[in-house]
Amino acid sequence: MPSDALLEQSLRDAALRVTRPRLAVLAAVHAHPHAETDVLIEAARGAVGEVSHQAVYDVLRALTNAGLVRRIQPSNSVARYEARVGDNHHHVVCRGCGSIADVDCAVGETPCLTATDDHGFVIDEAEVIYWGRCPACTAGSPASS
Amino acid sequence: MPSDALLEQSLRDAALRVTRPRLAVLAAVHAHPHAETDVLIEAARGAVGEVSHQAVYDVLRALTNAGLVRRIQPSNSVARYEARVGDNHHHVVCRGCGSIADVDCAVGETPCLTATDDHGFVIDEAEVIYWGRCPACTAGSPASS
DNA sequence: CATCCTTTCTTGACTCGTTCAAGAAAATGC
DNA sequence: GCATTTTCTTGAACGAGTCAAGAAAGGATG
Repeated sequence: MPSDALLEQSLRDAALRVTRPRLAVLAAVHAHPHAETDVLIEAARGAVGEVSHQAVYDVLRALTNAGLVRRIQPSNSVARYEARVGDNHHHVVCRGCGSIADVDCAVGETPCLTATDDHGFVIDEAEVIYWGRCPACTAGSPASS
Repeated sequence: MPSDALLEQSLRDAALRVTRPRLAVLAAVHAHPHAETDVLIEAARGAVGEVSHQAVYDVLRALTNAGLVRRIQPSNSVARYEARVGDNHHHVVCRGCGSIADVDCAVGETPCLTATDDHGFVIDEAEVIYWGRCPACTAGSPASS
């Protein structure tokens, strides 16, 4: 996980003002890959004291727009965020407990897949979600994390 | 679009009781591919008179569990449903207006893609969403459907 | 370092898709 | 038909996320 100074620099590079909530949220996303918003809120509060949930939502949107974090939202899940950006990797999602793991892109570019018929759409990304069951859920506990 | 008799038969084949709300919702999903729930509610009401929104939610869940319809939910969108099932095709989603079009699977099987490292997950499906802009939004109108 | 302007954060209310719960109604099996 | 089970109606509720207005903080400038 990057140092505070590096996180601060990445904010400046993205032309975003450096604030304690932003550093805390960005660090939280680095520390908790694929975490839901409320986890990030708690993590940010643990780092800087009180932070409003609204501030975290705003920060996450700003970071997402700036490309510093990526928002993912599998069906039947709330929004999740990750700090691994720029390599267009994909995800495996467990149907049992909702846990997520990273999967490297099969090709390595964006888009890494080509649609057979694009219907005139200008495609800039191919997002792949592999659905299945994680080792724990396969072993028999259907709802643990 | 299948006849009423065929829709009824598909319900029976799935061991689901045949009711007017179910026939109406199933027909609505066939008639409105990728429609949101409220569109399906209106369509169902147009077909059979008053139907509670709760009944539609229940029916959609039952149909989804039975495999008669497929639920899709791209990020930043509410749930959508389609009746084309069993061929594991994929979707192009417009970042501008949210419109969705079908894309045939690149390989034709489920899963049609193989993860490079599955982290021990037992994968049964690979869902692909191509993100881009539809012809209308590319042409300049950024928020029309 | 002081000031000003802009962006960001706090507070609190609110929206809306979806779900929960209990009783009424309808579908199937006998 | 009748009983049993499932499904539908009604109405309330939940919760992730958004909206809005004012207070606070960042950072450019002199």
